[in-house]
Amino acid sequence: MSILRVALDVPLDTLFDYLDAGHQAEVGMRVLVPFGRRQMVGVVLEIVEQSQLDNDALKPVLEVYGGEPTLSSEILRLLNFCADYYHYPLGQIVMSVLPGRLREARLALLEKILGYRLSELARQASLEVLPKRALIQRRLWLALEKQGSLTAENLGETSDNWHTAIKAMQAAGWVECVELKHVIPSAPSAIARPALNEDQAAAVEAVTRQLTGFKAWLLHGITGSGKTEVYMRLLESALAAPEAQVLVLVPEINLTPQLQARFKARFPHEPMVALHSQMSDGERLRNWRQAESGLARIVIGTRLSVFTPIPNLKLVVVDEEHDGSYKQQDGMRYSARDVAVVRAKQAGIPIVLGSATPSLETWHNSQAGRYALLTLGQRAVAQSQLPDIITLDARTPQLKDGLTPALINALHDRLAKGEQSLLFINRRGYSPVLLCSACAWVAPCERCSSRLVVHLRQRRLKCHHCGHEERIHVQCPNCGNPDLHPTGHGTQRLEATLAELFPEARVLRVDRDSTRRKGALEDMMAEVHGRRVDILVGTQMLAKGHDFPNLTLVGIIDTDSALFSPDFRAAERLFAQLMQVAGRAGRAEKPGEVLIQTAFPDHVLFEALKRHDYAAFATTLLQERKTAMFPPYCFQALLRAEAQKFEPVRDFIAEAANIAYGLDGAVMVYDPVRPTMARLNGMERAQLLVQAEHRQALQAFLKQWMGMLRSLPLAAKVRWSLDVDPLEI
DNA sequence: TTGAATGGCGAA
DNA sequence: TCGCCATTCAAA
Repeated sequence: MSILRVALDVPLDTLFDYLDAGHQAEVGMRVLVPFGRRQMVGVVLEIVEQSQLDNDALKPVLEVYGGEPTLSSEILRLLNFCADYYHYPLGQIVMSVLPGRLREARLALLEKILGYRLSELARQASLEVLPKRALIQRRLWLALEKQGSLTAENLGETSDNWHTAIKAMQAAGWVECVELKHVIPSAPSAIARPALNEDQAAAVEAVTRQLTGFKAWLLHGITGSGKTEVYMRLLESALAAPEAQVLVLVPEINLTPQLQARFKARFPHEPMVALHSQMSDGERLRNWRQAESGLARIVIGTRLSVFTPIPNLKLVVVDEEHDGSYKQQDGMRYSARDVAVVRAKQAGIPIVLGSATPSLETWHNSQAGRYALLTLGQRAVAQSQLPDIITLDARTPQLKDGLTPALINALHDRLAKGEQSLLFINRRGYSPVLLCSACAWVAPCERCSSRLVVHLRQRRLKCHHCGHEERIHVQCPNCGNPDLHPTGHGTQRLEATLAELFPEARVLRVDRDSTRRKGALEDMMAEVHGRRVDILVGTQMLAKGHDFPNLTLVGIIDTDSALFSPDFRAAERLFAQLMQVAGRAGRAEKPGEVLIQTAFPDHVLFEALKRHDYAAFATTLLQERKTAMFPPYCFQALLRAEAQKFEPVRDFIAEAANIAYGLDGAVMVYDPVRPTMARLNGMERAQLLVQAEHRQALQAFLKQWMGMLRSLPLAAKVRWSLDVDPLEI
C-alpha cells in the first residue's frame, strides 16, 4: 500500500505519513487527515512505498479532494526551495500559499469555469432578432459574436446589468452556458500604441530577442521614462506565443487597479486576473483557479502571487523591484522579488526587474553582469523636463512653523499661477511628541519603546507602532504641570499651518488617517485631478504611482533623521523615496521644482539627487558597503526573539549566540542586541545578526544552527524567527 | 500551533 | 480532595 507524505500547517519541519486507503491520491492533491484529536487539510507532497514509521502507527487519510487542480510540480519545487532557503517549515509554506478556500475541509472546486456563448440558433440568426431597445443585450451579443465565449467577469466589464440581460437571452435561446477550457483567441484589434523613444525601443528589442531561456534584466528607468510601456510591449511579445501566460508583480494593492486598467486598455481581449490579499476568498480562489488552469493570460498581483501556479508562464515582470513591500515581514520572511528570480530560473524564462532606483542588491547584480542592464534615460514625453531639485537650509531662524521662507514663497507663487503643490512629510498626526514644559517629560507608549503621537483633532494620543490610544493628558503625570506642548510637526499640523498661511488655498491632507475609509484615496485623487486642490499634504503614500499633471512644486520637509540613521539601508531608502516624490513634479509639459528642507544641504545624497544621478549615488553607497563588508558584499540572517518578559528572550538569544560561536568559522556572529524598538506591543525583543561572505556558507551554517535552536528548551518559551536577507536590522 | 495531559497549589 | 492554573508534550 502506498504511503502519502502530507504537508500540514503546523510549525514542525516535517511531513506526516498517512495510508492512502485506496483513494489513489496524487502528488499535489489536497487531503483531509486525522491529526491528533483534530482533522486537518494538507497537501500530498510525496508518495512512497515505505514510511520511516511502522505502518500500524499510520492513520489512513479521511478524504482525497480529487478532481481539483493540484499544486503543480513546478510550484512544489519553488516551495521546496523556499523552505530550504528561508529555513521555514515546508508544510506551513505550502498551506499559506493556497487560497483560503483551499485550506478548508471541503471540496472547493466543483464549480467549473462557466462561460457564455451564442447558441447555434443565434449564430444562424442576426442581432436584429433582439428587441430594438434591448441595448445591453445587443452589446453582449456583439461581444460574444466577437469573442466566441466570455466568462461572467468579462461580461461584467461590458455592462453593470449584464446579468438580467444574459438571463433574458438565455431564456430566449440565443445564449447558452458552457464550461470553458480554453480562451477562444480573438482577432487582433487595432490598439493605439504610443511610439517608443530610442531607449525604450532598445530595451524592448533586447528582451524580445531572448524570450526563451532564463535571463534576468534590470530595467532602470527614471520616473516618467515609460517603463510601463516597455512592460506592455514585452507582454505583447510574450503573449504572441499561443497559450503563453505572464506574471506581473507590483509592490502594493493600491497599484494593482492602476496597472490593471492600463493593461486592460492595451490588451482588452486577454483574460487578466489580479491577486492580492484584499479580495474576498471567493474571488481570490476564482482568480487563482484561472491562472492555474491557464485561462488567465495576464496575472497581476502583490507578493504572494509569486507562488501562483501558472502552467505556461513565459515572462515575469517585477515592477518597482526596490520596494520594501516585496519583503514579507512575518511568517516566512521571503522576498517576492528574489523568489520571482528563482522562479524564472527554474522555469527557464526571462524576468524583468524595473525601477527608477534599483535596490543596491539588484544594482550590484547588474554591475557584476548577473543581470543585464537596460537603461531608460529619457523621459517618455520628450518635452517634459526633469524637475530642478534645490536644497533649502533649514537652520534658519526664520522658520515659520517648520517652513522656510523660500518654501512659503514658492507655494505663494504656485497659488498665484493656479498650479498645484505637494508637501511631503513622513509623519502622521499633529505632532510627534507631547512635551512637558517644566520637567521635559514626554508621553510614552506603555507597550512600546516609542512616544505617543498627538492627534489634536480627536484629542487623543496614539502609538503608531501598536495602535494604543489614550486621551491627551491635562497635566504632566510626572510633575503636575498643566502646560504640555505638542512639539514637532506632523501632517495634521502642517495642514493647519497651511490653512493659516494661505487661507484662500484648498489644502488636502493624504495620509493613513485621512484615507482610512474605503475608496477615500481614489476620491481624493479625483479631487486633485479635477484641480479642486491647491496644496497636497501627505506622507509617503503620495510618492507612489500617482500622476499629477498640474503639479509643479514638491516640498520635502524634515528628512534629516534618515541621513544619519543607524540602519545602513536608510540612505538607500531615502534616496529612492526622494527620487520617487521628485518624480511627481512636472510630469507634463510644465517644468517642476523640488525644494528640500534640510540642516545638511550639502550632503552627498542631495548632491546626487540634484543631478538625478542614481548611478553615482549607488556607486558611492556600494563603495561604503564594500568597505564595511555589508550587503550586497555579504549575506546576512537575523535571528529575532520576543516574549512578555525580557529574561527568556535574553537567554535564548545568548544561547543561540553561544551555539553560533561554536559552529563554522566562515560565519561572523555579531553580539546580541536589542532593536531600536526594544519593546513592541508589550513584547520585549532582542536579536542576533550573523553574516557570511558567501551565500552557501551562510546557508550551511543556518541549516545546522536552526536544527540546534529548534531543540533548545528555551525555544518553546519565546517567539522567535529567522529572517534571511533581512531588510531592517 | 493546538489540544490534552500533567502537576503544583490554594481552598474547602 | 477538588478545581484551577501553568507547563509540557505529541502530533504520522
